[in-house]
Amino acid sequence: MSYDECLSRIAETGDLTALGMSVADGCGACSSRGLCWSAGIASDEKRWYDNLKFTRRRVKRGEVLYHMGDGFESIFAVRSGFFKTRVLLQDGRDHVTSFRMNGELLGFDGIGSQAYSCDAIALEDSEVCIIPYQRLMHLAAKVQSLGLELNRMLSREIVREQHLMALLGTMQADERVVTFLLNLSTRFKERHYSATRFVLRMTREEIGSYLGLKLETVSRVLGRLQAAKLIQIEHSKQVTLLDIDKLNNAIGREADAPNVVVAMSFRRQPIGQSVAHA
Amino acid sequence: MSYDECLSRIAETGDLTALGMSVADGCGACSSRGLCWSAGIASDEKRWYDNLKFTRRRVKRGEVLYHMGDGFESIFAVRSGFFKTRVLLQDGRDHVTSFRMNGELLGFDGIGSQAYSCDAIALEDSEVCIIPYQRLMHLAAKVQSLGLELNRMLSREIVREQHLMALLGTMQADERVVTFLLNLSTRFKERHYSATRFVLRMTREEIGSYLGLKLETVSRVLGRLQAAKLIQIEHSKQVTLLDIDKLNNAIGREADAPNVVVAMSFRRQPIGQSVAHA
DNA sequence: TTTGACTATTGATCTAGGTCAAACCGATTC
DNA sequence: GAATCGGTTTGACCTAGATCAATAGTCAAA
Repeated sequence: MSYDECLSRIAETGDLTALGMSVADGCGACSSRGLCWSAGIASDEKRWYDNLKFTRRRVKRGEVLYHMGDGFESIFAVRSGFFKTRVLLQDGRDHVTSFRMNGELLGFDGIGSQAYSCDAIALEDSEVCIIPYQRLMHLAAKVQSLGLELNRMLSREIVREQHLMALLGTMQADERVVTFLLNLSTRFKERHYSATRFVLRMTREEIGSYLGLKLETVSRVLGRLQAAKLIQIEHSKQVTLLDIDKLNNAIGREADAPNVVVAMSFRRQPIGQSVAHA
Repeated sequence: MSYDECLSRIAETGDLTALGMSVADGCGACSSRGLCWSAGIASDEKRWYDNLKFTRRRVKRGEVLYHMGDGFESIFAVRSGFFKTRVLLQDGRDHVTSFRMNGELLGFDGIGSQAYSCDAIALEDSEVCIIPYQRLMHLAAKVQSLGLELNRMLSREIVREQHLMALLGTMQADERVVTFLLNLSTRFKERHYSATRFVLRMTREEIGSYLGLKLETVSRVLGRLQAAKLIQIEHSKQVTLLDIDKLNNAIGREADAPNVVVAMSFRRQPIGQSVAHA
């Protein structure tokens, strides 16, 4: 069978084992099913998606999935666990650019220059699917909707970062932290976890770096939110959102706003006050 | 001729007129040639690229190329002029997310949700090439390297925004402004304009919004840089970089100059590091 | 050439959040 | 249990940059 015939057959059957990829369960049986990219794949082509299989990699807490500067070969889908990405500044400063959970993708930053432009680090023991980019693009050449979906995902990442830039450029500390908590809440909800009670896998310092604040400021804001009975924190990590509507109000957002990373409107009063008559 | 046959022929000949696109000169004769995307196109496929033709649109200073929320149909290549993009926050605040010049692309943010997520506004009389996304993707299905190049461009935009986030999250006002000026300088140089003398098309307020600063702060930093003889400003808009090496030094970037430790009279604290952005 | 609308500069003051430092807490390890 | 350790909280203080306000430059239209 020629290489091209092989590719055609893969596109038909969705069997990637011919490309040297094999692993216990395919995407069809994955617990992240529907989160990674199935949503964007045209339904008439879903069958190939359902049978996709990728090799996996376990990454222990604190371990690096990829380093800035490493040659780009693959993107990764988080199967379980929790990651942060960060850009390193050569004088030691760094900046956290994202937190990734179950079903979210990592490594898009490497496509453009064939080298990753940031570090990806596991915040707890995790597992990822390895998606070799070359092979993905070979397949995309056969399966129209796959290429389209990849573009959509890249574009959505651009939009996510735009919102984050707006947060970093214009929002107050309180607004940033509330936005962050609500964003986590939304993402947990999408994964059928509790939207109101979850564990913060990252440290105060990492939250601060992500939000452009110092760890002490993050701690103080969380303290204030707790004092205002908007949230509750146990053992530093276990968060309960006591009133999501009021939290949304506190940043001037409608309660059921679409899944954007940060809210698109804000209120300027201190959290406690604006909530008193909300 | 069937639609598919038609597409094949287009991919072969590079003649997009069959798709309803026609205009005076094609990409092959464009003054932005080599800036848009030719760099990433595999050389053996360049012939089709050389004959690409797109319809164009003139956008007057202050006019909006596309609005946040507008249905997504096309991406745009700036042929001449200058644009800003901004995300709007519904309480009136906004944040400038990019400035685009000659040969740079606009509209990637619309792919993911089929609606633009920001406004694109001309800062001077400008002209863009309209690149219909549907047709682009039809073509990409035939021309492998086009799809790959599009991915690279999207990825590079992600990286650009990551750097900007790091700037917004970690850098001091002085560093932000110097980084901004050096970035403009680099891009002008790429376009064979002067790297040391150029016009700021945007207002202090727009610079401030982009950098997460207030316009007064931008003005003061520029004043300090001028007092330190690092730059010169005439008529508010005309900037001359008097010493690019020292400016690079001021943000801790390795210019090719030796380790001249510049006593930064315009600034009291040691200065950080380099972040490239666009 | 004057007028008016922007835009930019500059000074005086204020404050959100940074910095520094001490204490605390929970989880390990000895 | 005591000691250690990484992370967190909290208080006291400070400063970079915001805010407020007055002045001045730029440019296009009348």
